[in-house]
Amino acid sequence: MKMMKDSSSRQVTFSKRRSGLFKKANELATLCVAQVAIVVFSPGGKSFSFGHPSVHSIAQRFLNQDDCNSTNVDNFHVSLDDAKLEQLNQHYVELTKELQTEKKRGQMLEKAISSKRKMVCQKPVNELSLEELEKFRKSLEAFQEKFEERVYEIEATSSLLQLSKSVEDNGS
Amino acid sequence: MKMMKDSSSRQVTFSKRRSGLFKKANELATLCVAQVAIVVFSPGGKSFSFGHPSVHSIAQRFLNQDDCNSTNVDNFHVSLDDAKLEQLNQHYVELTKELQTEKKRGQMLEKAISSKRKMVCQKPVNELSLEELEKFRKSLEAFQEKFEERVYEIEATSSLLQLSKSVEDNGS
DNA sequence: AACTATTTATAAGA
DNA sequence: TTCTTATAAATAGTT
Repeated sequence: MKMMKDSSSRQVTFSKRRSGLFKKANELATLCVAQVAIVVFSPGGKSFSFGHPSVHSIAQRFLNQDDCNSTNVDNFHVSLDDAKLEQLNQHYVELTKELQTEKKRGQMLEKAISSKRKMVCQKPVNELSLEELEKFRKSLEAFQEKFEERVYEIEATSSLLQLSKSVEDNGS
Repeated sequence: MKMMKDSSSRQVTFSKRRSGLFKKANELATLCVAQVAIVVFSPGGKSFSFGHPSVHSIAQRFLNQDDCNSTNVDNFHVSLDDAKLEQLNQHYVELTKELQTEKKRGQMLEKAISSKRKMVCQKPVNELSLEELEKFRKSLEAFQEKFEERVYEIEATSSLLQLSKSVEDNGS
């Protein structure tokens, strides 16, 4: 049996034999209680499929079965979507990593903010309640202490002149 | 055409017709230049497959093709691992959303921090240089103005008593 | 698409 | 299982 030379007759033969094949498959599936799935690609690249009960279910069964039970005529009966799944999995891993990074970043930022909050108020000042103002005043005072200590520290050094001058210029 | 009654003859028929089907498939694939894949499950649960060039490659092609090009005889011609892919895709979408959320959160936090930096110094006070102290002092003063405005605002209201009391208790 | 001469598949029996 | 064979079905070539 040889390949037919390229002509319209090959297309005709393909159609005829394909429908014949599907008919045979249907007979096999009906007569016996077998499950049959067929996928055909025409030379033109069009695909045709037959499935009883469906290509989908049979493929699933084929994929999930143990290999020892099967009798195969072709070279590869490995999982159909290995490559795709591999790709998706990689994508997934990358996404997960990125997400982890972002979450960590978020935590760091939050931590930084909350440490600032000890000293500074979160809201615009004109939205603060009395209670909040009170709290804030205390942290401000604590800070001013530190500030003045620092100023003193610096005054005690050679930079005394410059600092005292700028303080006087902006005297409260 | 009816299903054969359970007997050994059905097993015989199955074997004969199966090999007949595979023969037809092989002819179709050879004569025309088609690609054909068949998977059959016997009533006993054994699987048989035929593939030209291989079930694997044809299944791959079938999975990756656009649906519009195909002519299918069975109910489901959808991709063989649709369920799995659907699941993965959902997971992916969720991950992407979460990632977006985290990124936005990060941006918000960063913004919040940078807006605080206008008013507050980033470093511990005792690490500040003179220049930095000067800058910081200015922003503190600006802030104190706001603060005092706010206090005045509140004093002007019915909360006067409570505020003035707490200020006196902590008076500088 | 339809027809038909020919080839091929297959059910039943051995 | 395999072989045989009568019969049914598929199909290549033609219209």
